[in-house]
Amino acid sequence: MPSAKRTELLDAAEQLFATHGFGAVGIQQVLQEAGVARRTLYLQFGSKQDLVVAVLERLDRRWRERTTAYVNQEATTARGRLTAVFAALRDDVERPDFPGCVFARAAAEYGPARSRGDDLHPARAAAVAHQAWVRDWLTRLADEAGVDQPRTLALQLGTLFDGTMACAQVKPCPQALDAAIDAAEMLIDAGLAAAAL
Amino acid sequence: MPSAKRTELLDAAEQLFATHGFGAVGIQQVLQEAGVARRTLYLQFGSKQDLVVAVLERLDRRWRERTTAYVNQEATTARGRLTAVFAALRDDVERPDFPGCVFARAAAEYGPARSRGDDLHPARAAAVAHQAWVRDWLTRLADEAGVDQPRTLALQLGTLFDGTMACAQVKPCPQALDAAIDAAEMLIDAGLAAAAL
DNA sequence: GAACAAGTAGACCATTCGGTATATTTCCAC
DNA sequence: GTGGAAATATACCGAATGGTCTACTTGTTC
Repeated sequence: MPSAKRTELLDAAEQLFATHGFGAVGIQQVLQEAGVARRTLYLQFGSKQDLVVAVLERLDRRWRERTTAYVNQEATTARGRLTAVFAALRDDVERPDFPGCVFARAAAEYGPARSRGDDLHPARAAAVAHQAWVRDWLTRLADEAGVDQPRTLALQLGTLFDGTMACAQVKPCPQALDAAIDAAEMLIDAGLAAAAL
Repeated sequence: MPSAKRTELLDAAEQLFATHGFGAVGIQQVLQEAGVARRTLYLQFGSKQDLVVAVLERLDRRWRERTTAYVNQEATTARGRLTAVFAALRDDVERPDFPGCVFARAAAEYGPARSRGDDLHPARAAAVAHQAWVRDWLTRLADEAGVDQPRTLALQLGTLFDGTMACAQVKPCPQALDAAIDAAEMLIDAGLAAAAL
């Protein structure tokens, strides 16, 4: 069971990072927002870097739980579940303070994607893990729906998914959101049609 | 004609920003990399912020020139030009040091997408302008190709475009790139088929 | 009530940041 | 040659950074 102070630190950091980015937020801001002493932060997390990673990992865990629960509750058929993923995306993106994909933003701030050594930044590693999980989940759903080439469809839907968030983060655009969801439907249908041949 | 030193500063800043992000790069690094005196930078650009914006604007201008030239040379038909846009994307993304979409990264680092007042950060404004231009260009190409609902197709292709870069920035994935380009082809064909009815 | 872990405030550290000021040097046009 | 613009090096500024340390106050549990 995590300490109450630890939770408050994570809450404050998550909100601040989502609003202003990671590098732009100082430790002091997090402390003030959380109402927690400096020492406590450095006892709970060894460094700012560890705090960032902890925020990303909690975000990842919560996103998985929330989204899978939503999708499983919203739809009963495998095909409906694929659609529901994008309904969940719509809910996120349409929120007035939608921060974009925090994992993409972390990857944008922390180090190059291809490093010389294999020592990629831990924050980037969290982003990679998140992305991989989403891809795998979509692959599973596509497979259950019985489409032709589930992996390919999953990658296409994942790209639409990421693109929608990237687009909304630059400038929210309802038409683009609708169009992307329509595109997802078309791709799913095409995959089902190909399997029916 | 821009001063030689100004160009060297833009070159160095562009490379450093692409590799490490904007906030993570200090003025001093830019100066050292460019081999230019501190004073000169602040005479050419009033502040770091202005330097960032100048880098983004030059990047935007060059991208337009390079990509339109590539597309116009590569294809003769309107339909072929739409496809060629994604061939250009492939060339970019497959480059070993592909930094992701620098405009998306700028938007990620600078300020929330929805501000209370209408005073959005100038770096974000550059990103918005770039995104809008790409959308409009795709709309024009889709219109010339004679598809049904050119704007909708343009938004869909734009989302695939952004998603591909976002995906590659987190972790390069050749299969995802191929799948996204296939998806683009399918969407274009569907738009043409709908128009033929 | 004493031990003990957890949290507090706040001083302190070296470093770096973006930005300014000064004084000097380079170089080309006239 | 000489004037003047452009670029140079470098010292300096205040502020903020991430992180450490000490000393004090809780609250809980034997």
